[in-house]
Amino acid sequence: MAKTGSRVTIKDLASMCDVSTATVSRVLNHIQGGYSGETEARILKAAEELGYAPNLMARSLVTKKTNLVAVLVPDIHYYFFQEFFAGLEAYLNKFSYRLLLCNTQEDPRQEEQFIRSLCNGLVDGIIVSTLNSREENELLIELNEEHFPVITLERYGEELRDLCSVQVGNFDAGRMAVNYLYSKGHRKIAFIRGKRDARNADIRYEGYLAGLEACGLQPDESIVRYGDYTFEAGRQAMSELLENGGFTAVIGANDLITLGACKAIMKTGRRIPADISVVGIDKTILTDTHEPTIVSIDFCAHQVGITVGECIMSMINGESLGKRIFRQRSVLFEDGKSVREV
Amino acid sequence: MAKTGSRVTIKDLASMCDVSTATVSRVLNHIQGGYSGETEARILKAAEELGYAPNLMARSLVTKKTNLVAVLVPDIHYYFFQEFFAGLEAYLNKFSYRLLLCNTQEDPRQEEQFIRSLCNGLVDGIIVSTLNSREENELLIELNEEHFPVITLERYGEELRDLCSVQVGNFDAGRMAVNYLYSKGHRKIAFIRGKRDARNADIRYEGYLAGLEACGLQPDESIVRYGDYTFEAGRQAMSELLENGGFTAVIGANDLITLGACKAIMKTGRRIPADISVVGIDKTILTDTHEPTIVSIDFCAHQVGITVGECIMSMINGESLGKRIFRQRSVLFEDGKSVREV
DNA sequence: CTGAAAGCGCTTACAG
DNA sequence: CTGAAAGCGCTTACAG
Repeated sequence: MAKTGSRVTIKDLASMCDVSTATVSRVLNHIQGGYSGETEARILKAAEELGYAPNLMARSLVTKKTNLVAVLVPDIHYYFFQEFFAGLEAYLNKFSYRLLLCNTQEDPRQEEQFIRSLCNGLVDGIIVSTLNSREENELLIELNEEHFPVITLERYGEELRDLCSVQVGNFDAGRMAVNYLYSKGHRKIAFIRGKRDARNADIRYEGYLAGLEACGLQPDESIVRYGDYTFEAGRQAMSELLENGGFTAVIGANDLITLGACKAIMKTGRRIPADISVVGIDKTILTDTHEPTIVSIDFCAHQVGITVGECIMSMINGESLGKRIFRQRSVLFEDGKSVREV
Repeated sequence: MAKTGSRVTIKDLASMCDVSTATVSRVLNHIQGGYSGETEARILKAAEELGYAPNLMARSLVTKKTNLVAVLVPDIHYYFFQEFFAGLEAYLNKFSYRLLLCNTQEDPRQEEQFIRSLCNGLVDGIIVSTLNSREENELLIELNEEHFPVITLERYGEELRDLCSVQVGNFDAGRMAVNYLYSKGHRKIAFIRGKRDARNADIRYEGYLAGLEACGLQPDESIVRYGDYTFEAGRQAMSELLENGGFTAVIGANDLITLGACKAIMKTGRRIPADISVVGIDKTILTDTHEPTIVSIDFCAHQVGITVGECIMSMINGESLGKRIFRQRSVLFEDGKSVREV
């Protein structure tokens, strides 16, 4: 029965097998041509019996690799980050990499503290996602210049131009939502925007405006509100919109907002979609489980996680792929099925 | 401007300041009485200027502490684990501990692999939560015997009796749900159970049975179904229950099941709670945002995270607190407000 | 195919 | 108050 614990070291194995620690190391690391078959078998057997497992810290100290990657997110409660994390983790585990998950709580200072405490030999790379608020990027730029593997997710600062960035289809989502509703006959489409400070919220709104223009519709500020990416703000915004009316459909900048909007709509006795049509952005399980089901646009967070995984592994393996932007396409979902090209 | 990167070492600082590395180390670690004020100032200034940051791997190698804790969960999609994780992380961060999050995907073999790869000097402690399916505990027991800090969450194997365990109020939840519905006048209360292999699902059901008995109600197997902890299974189970009727209220073993049940109910045109009352267990944002709002019983996951954090830190600091079971109380929530004693 | 030796970047008795 | 030295558990040229 193999034991765990780090008691038994390479030295024990060496003296037990009457070889040097160098030979043990070679065998354990499968350095080809580094030992005879007989020695190998003997050492492997001893390792098995003693339940030897290498001390990862000691190894890291010389190899300069820890097989650890940190990922900084503003808040794991966002469904997007859960999906993203799952995709990323599955990918990295294939290469024996483990993930450190850090909650920045949308606070630039916490973010900086995390980064400083992690990038001193603890992790091989770092993935820094949006803060959904004012972001400070100097530290990231510095790290990148020092060729420390860093990838940004959903960060849009112009000063980040030399970093490897992964983004979702915010603009497309706004545009697609309008197109979809237009195709259903709607001509007055309200919009509840996301967080005021979040750049990705602005881009979704820009996509909405572009969608209106493409459909030949006039933008109308009286049917646009802010929603803070929360359920409560979405509900509040919708209540205000309903007071004045003047629209037949509404788009929420994320699913929480959208759900809040639905609640406000249904509270007044109106029906979805008979009285008001609703489309969400950043699809979560929430709109699927809702009664009635709500149409929402998927950012494909799981795939984004895989893409980010590929990028960080490439950088860790020494391939410089700076200056590149990877943007995932958005997909509209209706009743659990993806809808092509709207 | 402080640099990051691990280029500059304690050696650089030492030669720059004309002192030994030992002195630098003492200053940086604030070993009291280990240096003069003048030396301290000089070294601190140099460290600041060069942007020195200690190599954590090297430090760990000698201190035998990595300031890392791993937490293994079956699936981060469960809202409970998000809340739990947030509470745990916030607590551990206070002590400069970071968290490694590992998804076992409910697979005992993945779990074992994770544990083996983490407990060889990489992490100072490990938190292993339920698999929601058949669990293998030998490895955990071994670790515990070797005095490696390990805490189980929601694991119920009798063989775990010597480990420190944290549990939620599964039994209470089932009982409270019945009591609440009974107090609202219901006498025929259906129940949709959780995963077949999950022990915590069985306990919730046992609580339900105990609740019935305490209220003087007869258990009736014809209004009990399994729901697998998923939305779809909950919907399916509810559809079946509705065909035969014979109840005026239903309890879902978790919120996803409960939401599925609501969907099935509303699909048939019945109203909640006018026609059928619904209570969920393991409260999530889902029942809050639902229209109508659903009553659900909160396991206080955030507090569980803090409790687990306290336990693991104690163990890491050498306090043995094996054999102890910490059980968090459940709280019933109605319209966003907690309800005392039902 | 194998070993002696140096070294990764720290900390920690020990001696002064 | 300070330094020389050993050591944490590994890996990696280098030499044979």
